[in-house]
Amino acid sequence: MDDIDVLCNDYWENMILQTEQLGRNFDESFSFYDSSSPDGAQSSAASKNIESERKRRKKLTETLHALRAVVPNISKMDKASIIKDAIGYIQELHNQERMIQAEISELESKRRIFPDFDQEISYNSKPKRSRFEQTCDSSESRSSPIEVLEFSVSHMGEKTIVVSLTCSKRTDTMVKICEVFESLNLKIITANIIAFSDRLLKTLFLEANEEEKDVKIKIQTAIAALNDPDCPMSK
Amino acid sequence: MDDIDVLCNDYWENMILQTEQLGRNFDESFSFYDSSSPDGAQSSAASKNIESERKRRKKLTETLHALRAVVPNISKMDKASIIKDAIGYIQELHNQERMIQAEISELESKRRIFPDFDQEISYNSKPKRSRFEQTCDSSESRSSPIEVLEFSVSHMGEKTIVVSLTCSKRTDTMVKICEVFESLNLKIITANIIAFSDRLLKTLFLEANEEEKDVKIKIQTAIAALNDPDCPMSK
DNA sequence: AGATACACGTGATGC
DNA sequence: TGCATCACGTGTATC
Repeated sequence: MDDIDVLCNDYWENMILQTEQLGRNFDESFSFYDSSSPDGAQSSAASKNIESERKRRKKLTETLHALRAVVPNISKMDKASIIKDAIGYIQELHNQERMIQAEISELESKRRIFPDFDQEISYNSKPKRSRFEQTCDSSESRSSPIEVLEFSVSHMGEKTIVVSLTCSKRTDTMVKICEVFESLNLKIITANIIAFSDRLLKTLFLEANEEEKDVKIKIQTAIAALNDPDCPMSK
Repeated sequence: MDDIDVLCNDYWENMILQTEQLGRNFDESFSFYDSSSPDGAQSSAASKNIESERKRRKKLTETLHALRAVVPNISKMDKASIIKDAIGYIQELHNQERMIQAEISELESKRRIFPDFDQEISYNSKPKRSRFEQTCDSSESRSSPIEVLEFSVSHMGEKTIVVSLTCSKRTDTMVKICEVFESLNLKIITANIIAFSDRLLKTLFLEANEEEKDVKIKIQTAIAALNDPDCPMSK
C-alpha cells in the first residue's frame, strides 16, 4: 500500500521533471507557431498558466487521494474506480443509516403505551373529512370526475377477492380514488396503485367476507356518488 | 440548469470537432517528429488513442457527476470541490453513524437493565436528527400525520429520478400522500403506491429536470406542512 | 503488442 | 484585465 504510493509518487515526480524538460525543449525548438509575439511576455503568461494548471492538477489528484483515504475497500487505484467506490460506499452508508433509523424508530415505538396495534381501528372510526376532501368534493369533482375504463372483481382462492380498476388520470384523480376506497370499510389485505401515462390502475386484495357483487356495487356507488352526488349510478 | 447543460454540451461538441480538426492539421503539418514511420498505421493508432482518451475522460466526468448526485449540499460545481464535499459528507456520515450507533447501544442496554426508565430515556437523549427524520419531528402534533419511515431520492440513468417513500399506514394516510404528491407539480413518469400490513410504500419515477435535493426538500416541506401547517419546517 | 491510465501543455471560456 | 476551470490531443509507462 505505502509501497505503491511511494512508488507512484517517485515515478510521477520523475515523470514530471522529465516531461517538464521535454516541454521546455519543445517550447524552445517549436515555438514557431507563436508567430505573432515571440517576446517574453507571452512566454511568461504561458508559463504562469502552465504552472497554475500544474497546481490545479496536483490539487485535484491529492484531493482524490484524500477521498481514497476515507473510503475503505478500494478495489482499484483507478481514478474512476476510486470515485465509483466512493459512490457505492456513500450509498452503503445511506442504507446503513436508513436501517439504523428504522431500528431506532422501532425501539422507540416499542416503548409506546400500547402493544396492541392491529385490530383495524382505523376502519371502525369513520374517516372524518378533513379540509382537503371537503374542498375536493365541492369544487373539483364536477370538473374532473373519475372516468372508469375497466373494472373487475374476481376471486382468488377461497378467501381472497381481487379488485382491479382502471381509470383515466386527471387532476386529483389519485386523491379521489384513495378517498373512495378508504371510505368503503373494506377488509384490505394489500392495495396497489400505479400511475402511468394517462392511466391509473388500482389493484386491491380483499378479505372475502363480503359478497362479490356487493363489493362491486359498493365501489361503483361510491365512485358515482363522488362523481355526481345528485345522480346515483350511471353506467 | 438544463440551459447550462445544453449549452455546455453544444459548446463541447463544437469544441471537439474544432480541436479535432486542429489536431489533424497539426499532425499533417508537424508530423516531422515522426521521422521513423510516416505511414498511416501510426495515425490510426493515434486516432484510436485519442478516442480512447476521450472515452476515459467522459467516463471520469460522468462518474464525478454521479458522485455529485449522491452528495447533498454541493457548494460549487468544481471538480475538486465535488470531491472535497464528498469527503466531508462521508466523514459526516461516519460521525452520524457513530453517534447513532452509540445511542442504539445505550438505548438497548438501558432498556434491558431498566425497563421502567424507557420513557425518560426516549425523550431526553434525542439524537441529532438526520434528513430522514426531519419530517417525523412533528409526527405527534396531529391526529394522524404522515409518519415517514424511509425516504430516498436517487438517480437512475441520466434523465430519471427515483423517489421512494415508506410511511406507516393510518387513517387517510393514503389520501394525504396522494394529495401531497399531486400538489407538487412534479414531472411524473410513473407512480406506484403499495399498501401492505401497516406500511405504505410510494415509488415515483420523475423526469430529472429538477435538482435532486430540490425534489427532496420539496416533498419534505409539503409533508411537513401537511402534518403541521402552523410550523412549516425550518431549514 | 494492444489496451489502459496517467500527467502534461494548450487554448477557450466565464467571472 | 487576470485568474480559475475545463476538455482536448499527446507521449510515456504499465499490464
